[in-house]
Amino acid sequence: MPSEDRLPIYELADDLVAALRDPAGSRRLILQAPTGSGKSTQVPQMLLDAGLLGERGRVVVLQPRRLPARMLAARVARERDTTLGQEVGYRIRLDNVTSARTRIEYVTEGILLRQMLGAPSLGGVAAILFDEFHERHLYGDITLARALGIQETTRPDLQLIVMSATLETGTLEKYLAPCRTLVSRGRTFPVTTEYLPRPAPFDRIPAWELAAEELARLAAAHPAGDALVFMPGAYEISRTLNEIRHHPRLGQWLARPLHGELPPAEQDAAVAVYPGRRKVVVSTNVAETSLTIDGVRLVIDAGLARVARFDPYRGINTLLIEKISRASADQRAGRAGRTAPGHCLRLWTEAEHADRPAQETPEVGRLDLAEVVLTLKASGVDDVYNFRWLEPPGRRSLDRAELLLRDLGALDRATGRISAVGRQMLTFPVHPRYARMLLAARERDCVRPVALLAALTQSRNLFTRSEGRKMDEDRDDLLGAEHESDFFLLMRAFRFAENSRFDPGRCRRLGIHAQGARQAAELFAQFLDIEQKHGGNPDAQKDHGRDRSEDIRRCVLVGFSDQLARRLDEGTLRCQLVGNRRGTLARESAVGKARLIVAAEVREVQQRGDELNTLLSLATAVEETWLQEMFPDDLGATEEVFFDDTARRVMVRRQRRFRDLALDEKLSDDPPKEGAAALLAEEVLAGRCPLKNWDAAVEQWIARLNALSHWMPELGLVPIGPDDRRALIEQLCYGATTYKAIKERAVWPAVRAWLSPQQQAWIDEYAPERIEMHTARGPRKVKLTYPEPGDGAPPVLAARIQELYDVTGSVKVAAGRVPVVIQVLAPNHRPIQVTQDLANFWRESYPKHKAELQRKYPKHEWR
DNA sequence: GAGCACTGC
Repeated sequence: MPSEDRLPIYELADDLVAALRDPAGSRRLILQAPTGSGKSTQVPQMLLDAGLLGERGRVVVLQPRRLPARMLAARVARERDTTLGQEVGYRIRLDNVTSARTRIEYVTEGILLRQMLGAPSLGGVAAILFDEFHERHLYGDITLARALGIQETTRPDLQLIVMSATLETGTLEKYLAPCRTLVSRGRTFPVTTEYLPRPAPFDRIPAWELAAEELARLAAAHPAGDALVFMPGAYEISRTLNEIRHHPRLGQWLARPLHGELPPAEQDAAVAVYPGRRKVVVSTNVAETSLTIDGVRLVIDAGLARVARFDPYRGINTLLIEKISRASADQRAGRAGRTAPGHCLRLWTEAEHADRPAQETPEVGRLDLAEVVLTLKASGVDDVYNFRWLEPPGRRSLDRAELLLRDLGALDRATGRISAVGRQMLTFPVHPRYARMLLAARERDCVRPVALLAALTQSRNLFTRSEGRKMDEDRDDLLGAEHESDFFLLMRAFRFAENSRFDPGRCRRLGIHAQGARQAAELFAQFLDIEQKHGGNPDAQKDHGRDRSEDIRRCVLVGFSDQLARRLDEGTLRCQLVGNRRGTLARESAVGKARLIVAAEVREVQQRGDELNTLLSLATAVEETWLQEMFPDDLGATEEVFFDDTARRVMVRRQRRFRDLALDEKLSDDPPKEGAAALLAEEVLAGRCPLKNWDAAVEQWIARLNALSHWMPELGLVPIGPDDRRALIEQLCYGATTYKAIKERAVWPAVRAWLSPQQQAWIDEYAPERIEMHTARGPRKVKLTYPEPGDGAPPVLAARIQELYDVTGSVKVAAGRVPVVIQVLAPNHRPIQVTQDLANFWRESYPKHKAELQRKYPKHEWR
């Protein structure tokens, strides 16, 4: 049974200290300890108290989230009876509560990575503790990799301890080798797990119905404690709440939603304790790691989550519903055992469970790596492909990141090394796109608005989800009409929030997140501060008599030129983007009428019926003339000649392009003559536009020519091959642009002109169309058929047996060189025999057939 | 039912 006084981690204290103190040791340690072991608060103190930090060294405890960083620091300070910020402190973005005397500091992941950029040998840091490493955040991965490098080069004394709750440690051990692994127990209560007996028919019964039904069943069997239901998103949560609230057997339950978009007051309401009532919280992934809810003893898990991914092939973010991993399901189940033994129902079968992935894909394998790649390049890692990744990202992800950084000018085009611009960009702690925008703003003296714009995109969505027409209208009334950029609407909303001193009530009426606006204000201040420190003057708004809106929008274009889009048609939201992508402009976008826009967000989401839709949001209207001025090298024109199947004519499509995106398109029917002839010839050859006069006789003539060129090479005849045929037809089509114009054109003159009159005469002589034969009824001209394509196969003569009685020798063409193949036909024109040697036929074959033929056709003459 | 999980510098 877990006890309050003695944390399980103490059992490891001696081993831990011994391992780190070992002079022959590697100073690398993996600490596998589940939630509640006390590792986050106790291990740093063990290091300090055992003297492992030296005289004045610090231990940095890396945290994935800000709130726990602060809370843990406060708790440890309390345990050690000191003021926060003295011996124990924390550093998170915009909040540094440490001092020169600080020995234990809780730091969020991004902060340490930034620190490594400025001070690569990490002076003063004796040890780094990577807490919650199993969550595998991007910055955690990179920070560990860099820390290993630092330890191997300038800081062999640096101690690295990787702490992880559920991680399968095999790959990590290999990665850190040589290292030691210590394992500790947790301090949670047992949780029993139950699966569905058979797969849930989610196509017929939605997950929310099933969850409510199962809650009613389990509520009776487990009479104590609160419940937690995991759903993938806000929509599913609201449906589940609806089911629960209307369920006849769940009337006494208090049901509360919990997800990140919720205002803080409602989040508090979900976490709060309601004495005397049973509570069910329906939550997204927030409750899996970020928030803990005390008193939960029952978990119902739909097993789904919306997972963000970046598709490096298309350069599109996706946010699709996926099945969670086994590790994630265990983490969710554990939420039932924090205060007492609990129970977890998984809405899938045990067999299905075995098929799920063991772990979630780490962020490094699914997110946009542009920012991380730039950071690595700044640290001297020129070849990011061969960086010491714990798990290397896909090649395409790195390609895509480098491509974007090159487009932004952050990397040298030729060498791929970081450029001066790239280094300047890194002074701003934002995605490279926004950093680049801020640099562009410096040149245009509009840093202030662009800094605000950048700040507004970093915090959670400033606008709450629309809650009906009324709020939309109020918002429109107050914020005014906007046609140039969605960013401008955000900025106005921010100004409103600021003027109302971030009052949650006033903001909420307009659907504005007061908290989000407050965070944006802090970021805004940070960006302006950085600008000032680097010699800029954010208030240098010299008035050049220019349109401020235009300056700002041009900056947006600099950061997102690869997400330029053109409206496909007026009145539609469908857009064509650079990079051969398509998307739909968000319906609430203010720039609904602009023809050219840049979208700061391109995201693929699931629509009703699981259909996928690429959604363009945070859009800004841009002008084509800007492209000309700002990206002259990326503009071009194309001219495409094509055959219009319905009009049956050759047309020209002339486009002006920005990279591969057509800016406009003009169709005309004045194609260049060569191009038109070639396309018409193509249609003729494919049989879609037959030439009336290119008949069987023409084909036979070509076959004769080709055959004769084989049989009698001394004549010097040039055969008509497939290419020549194409050239001939092209020549026939020359000057025309429509099928109508070529359909009736004369063919013979052009084909015949292939040969000189002398050569034409040879064809008639040596490969004649008809040949004279002495039949029983006298001489007769019989037609020869030359097999196509005329590669030397002999011509065929078909004749009824009675016509052949007097023909004994073989019939020959090509000056007697090529015996004609004779098809001997019965009176019904069915072939009896095919032969080049008629004499042999009369002698060997004919006698065998004669009797039967005579019986069948008694009226014919049979010799 | 319109179309959105969670963090972090």
